[in-house]
Amino acid sequence: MRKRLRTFKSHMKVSIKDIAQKAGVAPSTVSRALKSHPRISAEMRTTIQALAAEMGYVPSESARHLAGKQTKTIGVAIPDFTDPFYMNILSGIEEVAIAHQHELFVGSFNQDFDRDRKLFDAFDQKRLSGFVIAGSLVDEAYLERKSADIPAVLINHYEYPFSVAIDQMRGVEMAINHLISLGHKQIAYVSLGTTTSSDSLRYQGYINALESSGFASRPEWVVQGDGGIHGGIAAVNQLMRLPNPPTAIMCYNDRTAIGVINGLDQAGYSVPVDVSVVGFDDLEIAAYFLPSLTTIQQPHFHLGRQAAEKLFALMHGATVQAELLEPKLIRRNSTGPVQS
Amino acid sequence: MRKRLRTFKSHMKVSIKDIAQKAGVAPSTVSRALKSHPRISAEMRTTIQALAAEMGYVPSESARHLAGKQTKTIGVAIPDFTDPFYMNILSGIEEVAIAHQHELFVGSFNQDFDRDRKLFDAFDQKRLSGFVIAGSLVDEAYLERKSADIPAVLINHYEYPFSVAIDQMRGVEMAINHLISLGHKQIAYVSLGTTTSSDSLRYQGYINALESSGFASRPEWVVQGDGGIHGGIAAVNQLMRLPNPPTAIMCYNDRTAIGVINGLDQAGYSVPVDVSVVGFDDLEIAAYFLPSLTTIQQPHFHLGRQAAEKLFALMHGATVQAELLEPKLIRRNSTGPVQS
DNA sequence: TAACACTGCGCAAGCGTTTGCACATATGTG
DNA sequence: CACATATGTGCAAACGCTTGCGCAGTGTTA
Repeated sequence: MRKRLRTFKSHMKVSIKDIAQKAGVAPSTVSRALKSHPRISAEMRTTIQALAAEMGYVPSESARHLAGKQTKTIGVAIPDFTDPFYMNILSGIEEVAIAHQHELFVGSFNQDFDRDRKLFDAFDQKRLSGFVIAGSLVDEAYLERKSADIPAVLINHYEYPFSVAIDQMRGVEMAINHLISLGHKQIAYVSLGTTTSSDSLRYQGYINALESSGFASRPEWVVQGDGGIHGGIAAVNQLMRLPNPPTAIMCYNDRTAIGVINGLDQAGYSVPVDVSVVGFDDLEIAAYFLPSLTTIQQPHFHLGRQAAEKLFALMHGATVQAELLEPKLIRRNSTGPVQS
Repeated sequence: MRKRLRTFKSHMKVSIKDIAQKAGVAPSTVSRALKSHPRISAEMRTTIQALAAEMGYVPSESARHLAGKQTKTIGVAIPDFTDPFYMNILSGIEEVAIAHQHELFVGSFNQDFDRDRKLFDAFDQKRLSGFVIAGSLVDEAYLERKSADIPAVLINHYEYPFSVAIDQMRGVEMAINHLISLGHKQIAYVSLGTTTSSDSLRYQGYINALESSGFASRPEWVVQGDGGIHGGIAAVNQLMRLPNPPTAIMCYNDRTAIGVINGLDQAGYSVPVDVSVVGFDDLEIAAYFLPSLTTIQQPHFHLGRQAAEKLFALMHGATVQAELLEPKLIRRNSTGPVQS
């Protein structure tokens, strides 16, 4: 299983000139022959193309770009490579990028300011043809980017033009109403923990729905998670220690919901008979967790695709507008009628 | 929430020459001032840098690269953006890439030959400084790439030099032995479905462990999955319809295992009392699924990090060798003693 | 005070392409 | 047969940057 060790001395790439020389023609002819320019004779074309293949010619994108061509790659920034939600988005973006013959340059952001800035600098320096930025935490680094003239679309962000997002507030309202219709009155919310527009929108939805049904939220019923499983576990421990614990828990997202259910399980509560829990996102696992998760569906692939489509429209000079997608309540087995 | 519509006409970028002209100096001076060349006076440096900032100068990577610099970005190919396993790897890779001041160019492959080829072409044309390829299905497109002189390291692939992988065969052996020690004799295997080295290695481990304990596998006990949840469900349905169904099921990976457990659940079997199931990967969800998954741990972050570290070592001219990491059995609640 | 080493900057070539233009030859028109 | 039009190819500039070298001017050393 041990292999020979090569050393990689990048021995001179073959360029268009090399081909030209070997073929006894001008570089410009080679350039045109390779892209099947109409004013090149058929035989010249085939000769050159064969020669190029034989010599292992690989065009230099840098040179091509310098000479005036587009980069044909779009930059994507997502908060976390580890979050399935963003991965689905990424996948959707890639799909349409490929359809448009573009490639992806990807980076994660929202780590710290310097890192984020570097990412956007890289975007700029590479002269990418467009960006899509996912995640609601669009910070200074983004705003400070130099390339304000490059098309960009944001996902799930509302305060800038050209975003595609789902109506998160509405989503949570739907979830809470569902809970209320099941008889729940003591409903908790476990948040993302960091203040982003996503989080405040969802929180707002929670408050709205409660109030418009004449119920109230108590301050001790809204606790912080971290967007992940651990946060959910920690949050639910806090919640269930309360003198008047909730009978239902709305979670910032599916991952927290899974954490919450785990916490509940460890504490001896059963879902949904003792307490109902609802998530947000509708990750793949939501349908297959046991119990399966009631959740708000974000059409993630669709989000990614839409964002990318919009981006290409922008790049082609079209004018597009922000789009708000309708969320959808998916009822499954993590919610049930309140026990009396 | 509706925003003004800008149109993006990329109005002339400012170049080093523009700065030079405005400052009344030569372009070369600007170039050096910007990178704080020692032979530039302090005042010139600050003047130029201020001017550049003011004019919104963004260096062109293409030009810089053409003029002889490195690309400072590495290419990563993963089979599927949607598979959590690869996401963790990606995250690990990004971590060390950032530490080395590099960025990531990412694409997914193993879709179809043409697409894969395009991805590798893009890698080549961008003159990336190195690649890391994850996934055991390294196809023709990779082998045909022109850039055989560019450092590359593979993850979980064994037939090429410079790979970092875990000993998958050994991993499955550990899992099977664990099952045997619990008294199981009728152990099934649900595979990936497509023939990759990962799949055959794991299958081999299954066979080996069984044989060396004096048990046998029956052909009808090895069925195909698809590496995902659906495949697991389908597979287990097949399995449990057998006249002599298995009492334990080894799965290609955690996602299949989750599918298998769902299928079992739907069919009225309980895990682990009726049948034990073990996964492979140790995804985050494995610890929090209910029941939590017994599985073989692949140190994913570590895999990604190691691969990237190796790559940078190669890029710096070091000679490295393939590395085989030791897997680890994580016992949790999806396995239990066989019922008599 | 002559020989020398710095210091600070400009010149110009070069990186690998693309592309407008010019030029020669071949083909068509009246 | 003289002209206009195609056709096939080459020339050279340009894209934005880096860098080796040259050349003044200003110390420093013996």
